[in-house]
Amino acid sequence: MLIRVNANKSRASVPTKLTALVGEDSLWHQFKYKRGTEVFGEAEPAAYVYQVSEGAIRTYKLLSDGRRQIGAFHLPGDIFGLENGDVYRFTADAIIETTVWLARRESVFSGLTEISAAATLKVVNKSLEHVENHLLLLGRQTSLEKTASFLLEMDRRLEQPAMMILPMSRRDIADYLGITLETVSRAMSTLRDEGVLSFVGQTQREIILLDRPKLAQLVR
Amino acid sequence: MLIRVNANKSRASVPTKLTALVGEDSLWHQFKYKRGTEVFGEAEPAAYVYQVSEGAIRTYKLLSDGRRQIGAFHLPGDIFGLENGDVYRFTADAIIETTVWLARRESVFSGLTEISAAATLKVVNKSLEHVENHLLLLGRQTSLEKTASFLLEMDRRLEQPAMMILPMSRRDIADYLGITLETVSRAMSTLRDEGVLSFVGQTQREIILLDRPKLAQLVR
DNA sequence: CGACTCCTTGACAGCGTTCAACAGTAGTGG
DNA sequence: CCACTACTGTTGAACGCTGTCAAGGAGTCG
Repeated sequence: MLIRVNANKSRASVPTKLTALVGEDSLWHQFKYKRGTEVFGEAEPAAYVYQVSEGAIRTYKLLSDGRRQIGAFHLPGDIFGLENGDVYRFTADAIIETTVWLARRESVFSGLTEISAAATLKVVNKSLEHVENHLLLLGRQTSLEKTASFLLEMDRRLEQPAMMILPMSRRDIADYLGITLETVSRAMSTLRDEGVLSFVGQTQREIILLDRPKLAQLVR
Repeated sequence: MLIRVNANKSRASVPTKLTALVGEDSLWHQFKYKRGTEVFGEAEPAAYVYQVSEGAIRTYKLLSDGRRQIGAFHLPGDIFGLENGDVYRFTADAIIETTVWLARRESVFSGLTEISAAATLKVVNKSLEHVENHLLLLGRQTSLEKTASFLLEMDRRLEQPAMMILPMSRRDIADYLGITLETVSRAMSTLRDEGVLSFVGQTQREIILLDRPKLAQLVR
């Protein structure tokens, strides 16, 4: 029996979408970030546009007292840091060791051809759609619904692997869902007790979804 | 003494931004919606792009059990319904009697020149920035902070009038902030008791901000 | 004038937070 | 490779912010 574990590895060889944005002949580089290191900070000049090759990135905003809201997780293939303004509106850092491609931002916005404009709009629009859905989740869903939504999102984006390996901690998930890490933990335990999912080994980050329909039902 | 009450009336004569998007010579029309009527529904084909002339629009998503999350309020001068996909992702309806300009969506996306692409990106980017900030509010702020943020946003967008006239109900505000109308009401009363604001007359929708610095302090 | 909507306020319940203890894991350095 | 330490995650107990339910007043509109 074939078991697919966190697909998307194949995308790692070519920066597909980034190339569409900046043009085939533009300069782009690779860079590797250690776990926990910052890629760029909120309000810094937006010099580069990034695409994840391997690993995972979180983008977030902070309140002055340290409260954090994660806006998105970026997985292999995802573009992030594409700002129309001249500064980044989020801080971005590596959740685990992460490799990215990067291209200078000017190479996107300087020569806005009809084609690249459409490509840029498409990328911006996708993040707009994601964040709009996230509004409904943050404002109007319970902690169990939020956790179920999160699992379904990860499941979908990892292309429904037999086993899901989460790169982020319970605290990251909590700050993404607007709840505390304890509440995430309790929701996960509830879902496990109800037979919706099971943990592999003792790590608690390797998850098998046993009942996707039931999970989907929790969301609506 | 001059008292400016909800400025922006001047913008009502020309659809400034819309014209930049669709071109000077494009066809656009005016339309008037009665209080509470729907402009377009979520998942409907995105046929038109709108700009508010007079009144106020709310855009929102619904859960199957009726829970509602308002994504934005659109005031005179604001563009809404500009979707890159082919369907609307929100429902939009008129909070009060509202006049809008509208232009066919194709007139924006069919002839994507370098100039109109930049204009479109600018509009999309503005709504992206707004919704990103709203994530932090919904996920990580208390009800008092949310209410203070709301008041400051309205104050800013109405250009800091001496007296602020809110077009939306407590329920609308609640669904915008991800809390209940009772909690909004209590927060407003608290702010009144603390001398941050006062109500004019008995209507509770006409508000004078007495202490903007204190209000701003509550948010950070 | 009557019915309806909107808003405030009070009482109480409950979901999620806070604080704490503990176990298991992973990272670090000898 | 092992020991040490920090990190991560779970679970319990108590608290408190916000939601729920209810009552009542004021404004609005036909």
